[in-house]
Amino acid sequence: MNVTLPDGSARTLPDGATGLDLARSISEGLARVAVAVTVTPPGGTAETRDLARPLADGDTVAIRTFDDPEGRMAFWHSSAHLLAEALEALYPGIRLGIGPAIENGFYYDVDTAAVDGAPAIGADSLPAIEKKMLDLARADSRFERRDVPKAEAVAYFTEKDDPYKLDLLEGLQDGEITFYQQGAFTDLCRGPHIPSTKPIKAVKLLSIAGAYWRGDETRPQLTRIYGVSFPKAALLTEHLERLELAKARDHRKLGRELELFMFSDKVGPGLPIWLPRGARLRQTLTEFLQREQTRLGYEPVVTPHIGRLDLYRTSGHYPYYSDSQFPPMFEDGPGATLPHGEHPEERTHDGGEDGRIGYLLKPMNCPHHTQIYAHKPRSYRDLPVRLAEFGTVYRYEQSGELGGLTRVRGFTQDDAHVFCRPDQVKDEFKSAIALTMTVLKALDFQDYTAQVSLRDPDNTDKYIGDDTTWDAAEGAIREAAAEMGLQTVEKTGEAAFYGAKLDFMVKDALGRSWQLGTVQLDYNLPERFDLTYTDEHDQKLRPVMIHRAPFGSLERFIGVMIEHTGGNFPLWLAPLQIKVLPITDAQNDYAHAVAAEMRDAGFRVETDVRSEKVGRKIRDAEMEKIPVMLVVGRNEAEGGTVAVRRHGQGDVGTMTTAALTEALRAEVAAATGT
RNA sequence: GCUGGCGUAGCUCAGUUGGUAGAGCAGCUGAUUUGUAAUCAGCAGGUCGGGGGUUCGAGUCCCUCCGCCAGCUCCA
Repeated sequence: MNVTLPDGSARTLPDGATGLDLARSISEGLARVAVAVTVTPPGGTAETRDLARPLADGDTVAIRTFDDPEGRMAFWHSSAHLLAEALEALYPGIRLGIGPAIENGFYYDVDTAAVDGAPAIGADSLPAIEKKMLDLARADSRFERRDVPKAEAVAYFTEKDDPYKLDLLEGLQDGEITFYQQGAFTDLCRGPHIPSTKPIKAVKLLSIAGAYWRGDETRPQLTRIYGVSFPKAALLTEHLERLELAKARDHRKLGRELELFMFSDKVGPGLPIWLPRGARLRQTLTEFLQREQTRLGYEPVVTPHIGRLDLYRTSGHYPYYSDSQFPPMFEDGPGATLPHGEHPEERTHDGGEDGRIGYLLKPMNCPHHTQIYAHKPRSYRDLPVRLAEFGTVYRYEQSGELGGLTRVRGFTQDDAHVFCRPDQVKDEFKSAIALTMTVLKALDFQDYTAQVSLRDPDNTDKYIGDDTTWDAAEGAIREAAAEMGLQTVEKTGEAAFYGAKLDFMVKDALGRSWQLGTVQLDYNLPERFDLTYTDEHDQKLRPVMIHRAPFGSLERFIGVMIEHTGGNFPLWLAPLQIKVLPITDAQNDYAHAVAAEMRDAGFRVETDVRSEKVGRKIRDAEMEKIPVMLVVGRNEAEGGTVAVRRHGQGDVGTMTTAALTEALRAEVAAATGT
């Protein structure tokens, strides 16, 4: 038979030859490091399989090693099985959930309830499990695949008393069930796996956490053990070093070191406090976006931080999100004394039986903005109306969700709502996409994912509005994204309750994905608030609403941006742009004069007049990551110049302040497109 | 909210099996006046996250609450 390699070359193999045979036919070295093959049958789709499985005539075959993503997945998936084998050996009777490979390693979900003495697996159990895994790996057990009839599979796991595997089997058809066995361990598994346990030379179990069975909060919580493994010890060391390096970029650490923001237990969890330098960073970003928005015809508005409960009942937010809102306030008494999450109807009802009027701390700006739209009659000629506000909102996020600036309880959205005619929707939506892309580009975010967030068709009571409207909105978003040349991924169940979204996702230092910018299409709130405009035939028509926030929230955006830049902000964004460093006290007056001149030229400047040596002043300024340091000694003072040092680059030469101003202005202009 | 871990000075950390809290940096004071990543000396700084308990004695052990971290669930 003949198979084709990825480079297009053909190879002839005996009938029944396996992936491993193919690797051997290329070289013994390749056969040693091969872990799997990706096979594409003629006219079929690619599938990564075990090396031991026979190939067929006409297949296109790629040999996978640990260096390929597919190979790593097989390696880590096999490592998860090894972890399970070790756990069964150490904790007889342990029940197993699922154990997949993930982006950076693998995990296994287990339940120790049925183990004698029901020992809890804690962090200090991990070294012993690692050791057992390595012992078992050295046994060089082969991963054997076998097809199993469903009845036999059910019988096996019934006998083994493993309810989780039985639950998984319920969703599988007879004829598509396979078992993998290595050593004494057998698992229900689709594969693929590496040939044997031997290549697993280095293992590190990283953490332990609870995870609900099948991701469902109402089901039992299992113990999830995360780990990573490698074919060489050196690769593990490198991996752990990379994790350490990522921690150095953590925005929580840099935020403290660079004095950008803080938290106070007295103020409350998830409520960031912006220090002078962080506030300046925010201000710069805000001004940048405001300038862009002015160009695009947005009008600024300002709305209060609270609104009557009735506003949110009309919008639909109130019943949908009462668990994640701070409790309402009442005019005639402290509603906050109600236990959290409890909203007895008579107490939360405006003008209800007891006549009490309640207010909610605003969890979003859209309902307020609808009232601005509705305050006067709108003509078709006036649309689109684009209302923009840096609006601070408050949401009672679950305590376990809070973290740094990426998930907080009080944050500021760079929010705007565009009210437009149906025929304007596509252009407005595309314009909002373009603005978001401009923002990401100016801040040097290259690596983002554009995600089309769709409703979950199996869970329609999470959403308001009818299917036809939703289909139209989802179609419009796909179309607009495609016309903007955006590569998108689609995710169901990620839509807002009132509409589908286009979300821009960016990863943080630890590889976690966060939503930053978002553009949302909403046919529902205009309906709920009965918003209208008058067309040329004097007909009252319904406008369409686009919600959009290019940053998303300033807090999260800055948090992720700190990690991307490692705190080394570009000149235009740096909270402090220039520090003047006199060499001795004799130059202090000259240093102040230089600082004043640069400040007049529009830069953010400080002068370091401590009685320290320049070496020390430079070191401190470098640690503060200040982009420009101006060293002034006797020579500069006499010549009317400054010795310029750039952060991370060192001395870049001496020049006049006029020449420096010109150069720095050009740099800022190039970065911000002004 | 759930599972696991952590909480000692502003920061980074030390503190034997319970015996009554330390260092470096930062801060303050003084000396020093220095040419591209740390000048020297002195001083001050902590109800060891809060509360309760066990004990002659708790930073160390137990309970409880708060906060932080990882993951799960959630995320308008």
